[in-house]
Amino acid sequence: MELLFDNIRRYVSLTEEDQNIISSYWTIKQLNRGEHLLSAGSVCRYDAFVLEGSLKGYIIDAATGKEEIVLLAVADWWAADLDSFHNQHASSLNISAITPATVALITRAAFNELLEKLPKLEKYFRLILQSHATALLRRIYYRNAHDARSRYKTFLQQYPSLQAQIPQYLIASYLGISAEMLSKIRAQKDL
Amino acid sequence: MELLFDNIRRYVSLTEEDQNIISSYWTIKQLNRGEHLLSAGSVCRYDAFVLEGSLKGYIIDAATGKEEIVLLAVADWWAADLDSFHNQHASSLNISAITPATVALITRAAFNELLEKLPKLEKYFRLILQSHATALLRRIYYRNAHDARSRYKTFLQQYPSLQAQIPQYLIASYLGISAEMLSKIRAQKDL
DNA sequence: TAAAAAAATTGAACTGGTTCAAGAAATGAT
DNA sequence: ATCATTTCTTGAACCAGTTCAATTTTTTTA
Repeated sequence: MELLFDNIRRYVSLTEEDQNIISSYWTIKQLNRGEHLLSAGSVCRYDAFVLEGSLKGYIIDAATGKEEIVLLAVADWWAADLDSFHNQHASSLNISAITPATVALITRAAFNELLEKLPKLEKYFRLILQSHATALLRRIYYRNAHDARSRYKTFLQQYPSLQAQIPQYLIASYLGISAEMLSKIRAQKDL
Repeated sequence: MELLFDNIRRYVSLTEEDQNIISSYWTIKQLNRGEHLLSAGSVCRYDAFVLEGSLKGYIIDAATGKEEIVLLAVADWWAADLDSFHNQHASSLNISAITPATVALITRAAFNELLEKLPKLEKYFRLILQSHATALLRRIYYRNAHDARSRYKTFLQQYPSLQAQIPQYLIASYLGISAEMLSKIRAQKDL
């Protein structure tokens, strides 16, 4: 849980007392490799903060059956279908563990209660959503304006640690590249 | 300003008094066609809420000089580089008026003051950022998983009103399609 | 309302990236 | 340790969408 406190403290200050309150609203869960946190068709019951390991969020294409990676999450990142979580309707997203993982989970009811008890967390969640939205807009820009090789290079620079934690073919899908193409890009010497 | 109040009231309740406070923090501005609200290289001074007309947010590619549309905004939408606005560093984004437009502007200093005065707005901004992030993630998914024709069809369904307000070649860029391709897609009878 | 500018169309040549297929390498489970 | 599964690689054929170029249509401005 220290990881979560540190994350929050980057945006708002926390007293010892605050930390105890926060702790009480969360559950720690271990996920096996491949285990699902969210399955398409069901409501997203938890907002998850990753403590260890890596998760993927993906959508199965109705026509082709292919999985499209829309999000990747490692330690210190959030993973959830926010829309489904907050509005309690069926999600079209799957979230599962790529490697064995440890996550801190909070339900929507607990989330709302926690925000009432500690209103300063409104600001924290507003600020992380803001940087999240900024990151998503940058992803869109790179997807539209740059070729596959350049997108991969930028990805490596921006998230150097992910390369070791996430299989290549998932990174390819996340970047909107075929697994074969990414392999060929990596084979180029002048990367 | 009624448009902004209505927008806020979709998420939190507002008293007459609240509305007066809010009003005092905003400035109304008219933009001519083509006029810039933000230019790449400068800090984003305002968070803008569009009252009338339409705006585009774009990045000029350093190599090719081509403009890539990353956001479109019409009445009832927000337009800003949030990262630059809140962290006060140079933006790489341009925002300008596609048509003559009316916008409500707030500076960062005023924004922070307003939130201190009316903490309930923390929740409002958290919630709109949340739906914004959801919309951005959906854009990424469609961009990666669907061909140009299908992306355009989905765009028309999701934002039927934009077709009349935004030139086709800007919609094309927004969707990651060349202007020529979109024209050919539209020429297909069975759209 | 005429001239100028902006936006949309169409066709032809081209290309970045996909798909398919088959094998090699790495990793996980028992 | 060994077998099974997952991940990565490589090549060949193909194609969705781009680029370039020229023209028409629509919109804006004076």
